[in-house]
Amino acid sequence: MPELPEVETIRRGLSPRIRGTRILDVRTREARVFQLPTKHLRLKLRGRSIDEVNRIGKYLIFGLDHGYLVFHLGMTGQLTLRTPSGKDAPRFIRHPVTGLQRTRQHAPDQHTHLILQLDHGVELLYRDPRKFGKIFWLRSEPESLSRFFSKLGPDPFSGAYQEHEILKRMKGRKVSAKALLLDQSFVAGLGNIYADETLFVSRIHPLRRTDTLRKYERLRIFKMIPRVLAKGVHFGGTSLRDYIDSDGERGTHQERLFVYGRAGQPCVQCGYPITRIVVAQRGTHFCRVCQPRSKPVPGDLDWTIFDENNEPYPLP
DNA sequence: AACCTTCCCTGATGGC
DNA sequence: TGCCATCAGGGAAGGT
Repeated sequence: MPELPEVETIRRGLSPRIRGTRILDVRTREARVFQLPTKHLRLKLRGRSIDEVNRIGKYLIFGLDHGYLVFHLGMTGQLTLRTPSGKDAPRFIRHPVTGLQRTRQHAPDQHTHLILQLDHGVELLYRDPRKFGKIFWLRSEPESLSRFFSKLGPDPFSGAYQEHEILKRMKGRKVSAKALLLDQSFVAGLGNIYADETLFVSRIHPLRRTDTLRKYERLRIFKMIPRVLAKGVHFGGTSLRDYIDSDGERGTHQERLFVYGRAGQPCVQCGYPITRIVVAQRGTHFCRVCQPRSKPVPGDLDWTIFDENNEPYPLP
């Protein structure tokens, strides 16, 4: 599922290849995917130039010469580039062992809901089998963007991500730490995978109530969120099932996960088997030893989040 | 206001 | 082999 690191990887792949191009033609498929009538969208987009490709949380934002085109990829949304003269992969295949989906561009299929034909001969394809994703169009006025994102918390890589602000946002919350991290109005960009990873490196049990967290624990969450996400970006995102980048390539972060999807496997830190429970209707993975429920683990913990040279992964 | 539950949707998987 | 139930989950909407 595309969370912040996956969307950022897509953004980085798209930006140099579509910035400055013009949209020649627009084709749409399933109307439910769009937040406005497809006929209107086609009229809004045709002839527009793509000036910039930005991201806030899990949202991808194309800044056009008139208006904004905004994508939320939901769970299975994919944005890929295709050169019509190039060679397409025969179909979407998930390799039974490696999980490899494809390594080449693909032709549009029944799940491809938007095709933008760009003026340099490249097509941008939006594909979403489960249709949990959404595509929005916003007017050019700056306040249309701020209104659209008004309920969203700060992006961990933006200037709005400040210690004082984040710690304040935790005050008075009675939800579990896991539910807090999944709440996009608290911080934008974490999903189920990176929430579990953040709690692991912060040494906090997912069921701990936010209002029982010590100051040093809240501070650890604040510091670990950007690091966990930076690690995901560094490895091109996590490809467990459907996620692919703009070139159709899988990320490699799934090979480096500490807890997510590792139920029964040994903890990378202590060797005790990872536990899976359900919290806030989400599969939740943690280590009973490293993330104890009743006894907070004190200290400023920096372990396990460094690369092979013992350096933190660079922030975008 | 804060929190919780339900729903949307398709493909993969496992039991029989 | 086919059929059916179950599971995965981001976020909106509705309920408490």
